[in-house]
Amino acid sequence: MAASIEDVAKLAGVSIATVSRSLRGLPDVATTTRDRVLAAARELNYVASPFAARLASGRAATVGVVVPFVHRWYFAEVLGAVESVLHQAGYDLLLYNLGDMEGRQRFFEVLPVRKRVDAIVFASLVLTDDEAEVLQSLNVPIGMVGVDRVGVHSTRIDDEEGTRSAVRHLVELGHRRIGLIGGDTDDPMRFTPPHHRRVGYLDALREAGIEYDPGLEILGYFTVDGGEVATQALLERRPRPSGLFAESDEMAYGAIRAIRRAGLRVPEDVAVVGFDDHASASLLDLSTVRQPVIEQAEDLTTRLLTAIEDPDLEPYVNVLPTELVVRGSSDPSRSVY
Amino acid sequence: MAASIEDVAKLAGVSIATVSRSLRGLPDVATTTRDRVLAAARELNYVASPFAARLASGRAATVGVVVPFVHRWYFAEVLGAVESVLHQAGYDLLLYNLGDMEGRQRFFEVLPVRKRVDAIVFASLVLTDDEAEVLQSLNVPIGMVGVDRVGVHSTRIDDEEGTRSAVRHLVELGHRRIGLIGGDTDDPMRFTPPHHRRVGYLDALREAGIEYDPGLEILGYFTVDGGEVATQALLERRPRPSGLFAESDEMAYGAIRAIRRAGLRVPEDVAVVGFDDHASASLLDLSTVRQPVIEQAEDLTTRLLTAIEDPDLEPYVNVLPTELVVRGSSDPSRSVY
DNA sequence: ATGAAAGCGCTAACAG
DNA sequence: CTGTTAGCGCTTTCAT
Repeated sequence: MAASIEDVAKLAGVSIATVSRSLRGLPDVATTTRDRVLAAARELNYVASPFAARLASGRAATVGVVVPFVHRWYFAEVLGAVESVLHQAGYDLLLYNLGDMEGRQRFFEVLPVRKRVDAIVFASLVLTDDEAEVLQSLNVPIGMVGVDRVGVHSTRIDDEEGTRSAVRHLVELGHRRIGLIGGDTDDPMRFTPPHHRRVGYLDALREAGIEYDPGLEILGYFTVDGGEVATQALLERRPRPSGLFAESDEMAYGAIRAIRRAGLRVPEDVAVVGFDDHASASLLDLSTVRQPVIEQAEDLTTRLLTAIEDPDLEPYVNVLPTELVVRGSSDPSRSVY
Repeated sequence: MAASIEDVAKLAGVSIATVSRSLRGLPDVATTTRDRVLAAARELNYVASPFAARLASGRAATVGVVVPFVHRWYFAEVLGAVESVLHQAGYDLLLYNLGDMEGRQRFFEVLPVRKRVDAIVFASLVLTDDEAEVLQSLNVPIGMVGVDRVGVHSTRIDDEEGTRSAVRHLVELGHRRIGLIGGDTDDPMRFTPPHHRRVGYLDALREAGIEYDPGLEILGYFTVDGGEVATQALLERRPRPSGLFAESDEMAYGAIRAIRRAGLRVPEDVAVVGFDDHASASLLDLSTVRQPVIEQAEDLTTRLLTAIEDPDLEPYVNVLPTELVVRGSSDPSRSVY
């Protein structure tokens, strides 16, 4: 059986209270006593039982992390960054992968985080009012990366500005017929990037004095296949768009495939720009808007940890910058193939 | 403050023991009593404090999941599948992302899972004897997906056979000069697929009566760039290889890029086959060997959970089948572009 | 600076 | 079938 605090106390010749104090680095312990305790603990290979400690202290020393899909690039990146910050700070990380709407519903019904976390991080999830209300009842600080909401801590990017930079880039390359391949603005998971990125697109067109043509805008699934299907339709338009902005890199991949399958070239016939700087964007030589995913996650998590210590810390939004990355899918002079 | 078991007991007019029994579905509770308790619990929105329950019962109801890198496709898939099985079974999931050698070392030194998990899942990590020994001292069942080791539960694929099917495919297409783009067989994280896949490659050549040419084998990093660099070197060989087997899809992506950058065509000049059926393999029209990642993870996790209940369950290895997926990178007749 | 003792909120005998 | 009670292994006053 593993050693308990009593074993350590006996071996060190002190009370369990002193052991507790010594091991946690609390003041009011004589240095020599502390050393003796530490030695005893090491000898017995002792660690405090987290459950006992949490029961007694009321601190869970644990943060719940909720993602829609672990296997998607963005969320996996967020998860990695959050994990790193949490463990470095001595917190445990309980993972919740919603998976689908059913899983999401179950999460908010069952509320498996109850009585077991000091805070919760949501990765790019827009909560309904009902969901938010349920969470408030937990009385722990809530953090969101990628989106914001009043009353919760959040770190995100400026999707509108990022999109404007992408569309401006196409304009500068001389394009006037610029299509938008967008995500469903009212999908069940309620991702907001589609909404903001669409606004940025419209904005940039206006800025360039280009009239908005509804025929050049197609909404669909935020996936490779979704991008491909949307693009097939867009390529039917006359005059054909010469530039395409896709709201995600994955949709942009689908767009490229559709363009090539139509016997056209990227970027000579149709230039494509995506969003995210997904890991494989450079692979596919895709121009895109890079967003600092890891920095967002780290920033939010760090702030959330301080909010645990100081519940009075007012929630606020931190906005991090994006960066346009020009590659061969938009700029012929950069094409690598 | 959240309700405690005592609040429920009072409201239901029973003892806390009866509340505990009712809520956990234990026998020996009158149906009417149970109903009354359940009603009271619901009314108070009560859930048992996991820490108190764990301290009292000795069961952590938690499984630790250790991955080298959450953000890599394979591990993210594993994580998602493990999460699903665990939560369905009422277990919590504590995530540990090693990140690098330093993180790995810290994990085995600190052993943050001590006293907090009932079992541990390792995703495709080959333990050193020292690491394994340390883990044994935890006295909890250990499971590994993707690799096996005596004394632990595991589910994996047959990397050798998978590779043989890939190389056989190239042989059937008429290729005789088949290169191998492999992973470092002694990298610090000690992944074993490189070793097994290399054996399968040599095996398939022998089987086809093709003499092994060391000049057609290059080992490097298990990444896109690693595959690209390796392939550049391979393309210098004369006569040039006409077929390439890459030990991972990512390396295969790099290979394709190198081939195209050299002004050659895939598959007409050089055919390429990868391994994994990574999410973007179909995107890049890459022929590959599909391995059932999710099934491996689910199978292992399920078994591990039964091992928690029944510590006498003998560990064994379960091997799941792979499947060759032929696409345009090897078979010109299937090319989609 | 240290120790005694009262919980923290449950589970698990044991009794009845 | 139900209640009593003794822990589980800590943290945290409160004394000294």
